[in-house]
Amino acid sequence: MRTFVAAVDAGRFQSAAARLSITQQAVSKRVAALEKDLGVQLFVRTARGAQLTIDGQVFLPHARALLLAAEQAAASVRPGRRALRVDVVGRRLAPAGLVRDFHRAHPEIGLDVVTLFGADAAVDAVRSGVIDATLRAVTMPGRQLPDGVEATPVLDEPLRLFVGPTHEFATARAVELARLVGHRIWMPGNIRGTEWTAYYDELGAAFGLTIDTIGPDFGIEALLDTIADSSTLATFLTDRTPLVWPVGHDLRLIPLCDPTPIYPHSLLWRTDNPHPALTALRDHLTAAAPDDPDGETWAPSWARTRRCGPTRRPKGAGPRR
Amino acid sequence: MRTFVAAVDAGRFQSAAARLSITQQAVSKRVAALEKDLGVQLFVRTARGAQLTIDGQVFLPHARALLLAAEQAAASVRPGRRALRVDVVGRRLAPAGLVRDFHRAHPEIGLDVVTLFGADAAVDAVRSGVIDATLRAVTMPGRQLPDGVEATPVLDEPLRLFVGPTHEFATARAVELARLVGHRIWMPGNIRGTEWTAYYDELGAAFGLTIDTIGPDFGIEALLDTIADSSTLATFLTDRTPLVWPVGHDLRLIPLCDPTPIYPHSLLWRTDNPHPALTALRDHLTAAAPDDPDGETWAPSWARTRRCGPTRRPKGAGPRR
DNA sequence: TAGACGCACAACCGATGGTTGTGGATTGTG
DNA sequence: CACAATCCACAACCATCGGTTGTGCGTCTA
Repeated sequence: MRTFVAAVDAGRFQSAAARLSITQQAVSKRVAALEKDLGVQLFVRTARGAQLTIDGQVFLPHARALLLAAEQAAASVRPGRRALRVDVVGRRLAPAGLVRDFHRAHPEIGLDVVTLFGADAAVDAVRSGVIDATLRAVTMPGRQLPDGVEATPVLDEPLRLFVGPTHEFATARAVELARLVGHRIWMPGNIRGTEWTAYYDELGAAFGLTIDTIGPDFGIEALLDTIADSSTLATFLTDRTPLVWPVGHDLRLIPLCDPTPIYPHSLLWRTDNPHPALTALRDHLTAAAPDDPDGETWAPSWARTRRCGPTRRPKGAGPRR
Repeated sequence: MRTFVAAVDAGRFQSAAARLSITQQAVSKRVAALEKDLGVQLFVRTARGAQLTIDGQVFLPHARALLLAAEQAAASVRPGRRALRVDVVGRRLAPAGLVRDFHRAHPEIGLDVVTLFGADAAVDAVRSGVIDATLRAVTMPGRQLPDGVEATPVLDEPLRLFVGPTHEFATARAVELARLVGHRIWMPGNIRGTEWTAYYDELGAAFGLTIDTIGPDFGIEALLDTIADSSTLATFLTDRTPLVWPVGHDLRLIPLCDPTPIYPHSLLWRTDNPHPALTALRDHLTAAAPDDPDGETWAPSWARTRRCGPTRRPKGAGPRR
């Protein structure tokens, strides 16, 4: 590919060879091999150089794209001045959506998104500098952050009940958390030991709910299918879950209240990290006005935020959607 | 790259090797070589397989993108069921913009854009099936299309005068074509023998204008710079020229009238071409309402369209912008 | 503690991909 | 019109690369 592009740019195999520090014959062989691989002729060879065929013209931008991809791939792991690495708690959850919004707002900033197993690993990776930031539910106080790692609350996300059309709560405007006792809540695809699972374990324990946080994950589509067809199964999702709403399924997102379970996302980063994109990300995330749920809220003990407890509206706030 | 991705997908070098029909040792060597190239460790080797490091996680999507690019590159020239190939008269002219709009409206349709030298070559390429369609100024009647090639007018594009702030016509609301006699018009970057050059040659001859269609092309930016600083030089552009308007330059697009020069773009394709995307492109282009210039218009003799000559408004229509 | 499993290292060897040398085709020039 | 200059393809040759087989070590499990 590199040789092909060099030959196009040079217009002649000879000068391309010089530029690549190989012989003209090697260029000829490489191009011939590429043409044989593809099964089409890329150049017409003339006495004063090589001219692209139509196939060659079509192929050229793809070749350039490939070289660019190779360059970016190598750059993504090059130590020093690499793209910003952000860890999100799950690709299909709100933080992933937030980071994607950031990417859309600043497409020129190189961004790599990873998902580590557990908040501890994520915090450790931030501390060691392997990643630049993480979006996790480790808001203080309650857990000690390592020295040099800072956190700021980004989004207090209210959970909603996700049910099919035949479910008991399908037509409810809002559901009190206590009324979920005895109902089966299904949260597949979680891994033991992450704070995501710990959240639902504590939520279930606090209100006596039956929340299955284990079981194999066959993907969000399978989950949606199962929920849609079941009159007893439900799951927790949020407004910001970045999923493609399936057509044909009559699925509903029912607000929860008294209290509303809150998933408190925070951004964590190393104080001395000089990456310029990190500042941009922090500004972007804090600028986006965080959801401010009405009524009573609940968050796990290890993640209580300032906003916990009753707020302005004293009680029983209805759905806002 | 392929081996790396296979190893990630399999989770173990052994099964990746089986899938690739090579030995486990070969996989080990390949991954080791890749890690050495990149200078980072991609896997942590455990007793029950290979787990991605953080660097590996970051690298993985880039590797997949690279493989996808390679696949698309090969597919772009694979005979039979390849992406739609469209020839446009110039990358920075209106047809390129039209095709780009089509791509934005249908991003799922594979599209390859090429530029051939001259309408004859383009028509020939359409006839032989090497490309699927061309956007050219070869509207009938006046030239005979080969059997099996059909054409439809797509856009009658009115030319405008592009001048800097110190030019004589900089403040004019519209300029009659006859008033350009004696002024120097510069149209660099054209190649002899294309219908693009022929157009300006005939336009110049018909009205006694001085149009330089030769000379080296240093890019549109250089052209803009030169025009901006000159009080005598001007060039022809159109509203739809897909260029990035430079900040800092006070450049103007002045309408032309009595008559307004029209550049008549047509879509040409082979009648028996079954490519489904071709139908979509044709529909998209004919659905976009073509510009309908007011007042008297002019087109070269070899490209007279139905719309030629005086239309509804009898004379001296002003600028529409 | 033995066996299974999984990866790395070493030795080996053929195919790959470079080199030099040469020839044919086209273009510009005295 | 011949001659030199270019430019690319083909042939022969050879080093290196990248695969193979064989083996060893560490870890998990019965």
